Amino acid sequence: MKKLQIKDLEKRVKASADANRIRILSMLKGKKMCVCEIAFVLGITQPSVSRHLKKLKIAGFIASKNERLWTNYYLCPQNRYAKNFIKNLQLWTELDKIIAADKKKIKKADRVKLCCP
Amino acid sequence: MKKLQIKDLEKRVKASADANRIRILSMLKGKKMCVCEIAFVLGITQPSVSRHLKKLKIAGFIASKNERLWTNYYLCPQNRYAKNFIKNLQLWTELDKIIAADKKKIKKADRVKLCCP
DNA sequence: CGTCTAAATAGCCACTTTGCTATATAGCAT
DNA sequence: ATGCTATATAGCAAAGTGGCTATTTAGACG
Repeated sequence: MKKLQIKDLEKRVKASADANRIRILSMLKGKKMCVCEIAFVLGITQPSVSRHLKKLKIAGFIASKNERLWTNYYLCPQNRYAKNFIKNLQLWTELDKIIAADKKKIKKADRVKLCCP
Repeated sequence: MKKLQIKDLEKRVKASADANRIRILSMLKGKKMCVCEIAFVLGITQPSVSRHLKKLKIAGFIASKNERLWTNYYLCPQNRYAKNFIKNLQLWTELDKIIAADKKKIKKADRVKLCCP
């Protein structure tokens, strides 16, 4: 078993220290999503989203599962820091307009329409 | 009153996303400290410590008070994120060797000896 | 097998971060 | 006031980050 080092905690905190990744975690609280849906809501490119997701995955916030054509990402906090962060996220962002707008936009995100327009 | 934006949360998380600043917050859980004592424990220069402290202060984790020659810094969490982070810090770092070593080294840090050797 | 598509990776660039040294500032003390 | 000392700031270099475009990979399916 690997020893917990302060560097690991630092990596986890850093993974959560970005507005786009905070938005991703907030979105995934609602439902699992594929890469192109997340890109659509955030308004950034698919490769950028992939990199954000990779960081969140390595830091133990999320996991993924292939389903048909798509890769679904979902919350899967694997350490105490990630669990705590996700648990409190709503409390910390409850008044935020961008987060609120994201939640609305998610409803318009249809992976089939997004990917095969 | 200023509206809470996701950018504010991002700033707060970023302020806590650095190993040296995590060590500073852990140290300040024990007692208030001046800049030169913190620099001694971390093993970095005084200006670097000053900049770390400024970030923590702006993000609402700490405050400072002048006392004689020295400026004492102490925990003063002014938002929910900072309160939560400080509250859980010990839990997240309880097995860390660097944090443990810092606690020992603090006892050897005497501001008078450090500054007027 | 070969094609098609979502996702991952590579490589580039602009910007930020964090260390440092050198210097400025502010407050105590004589 | 003048000097002294702790802290803050300025400015620099190396490293890291996050956006992009172009390309590769991997899995579904005819």
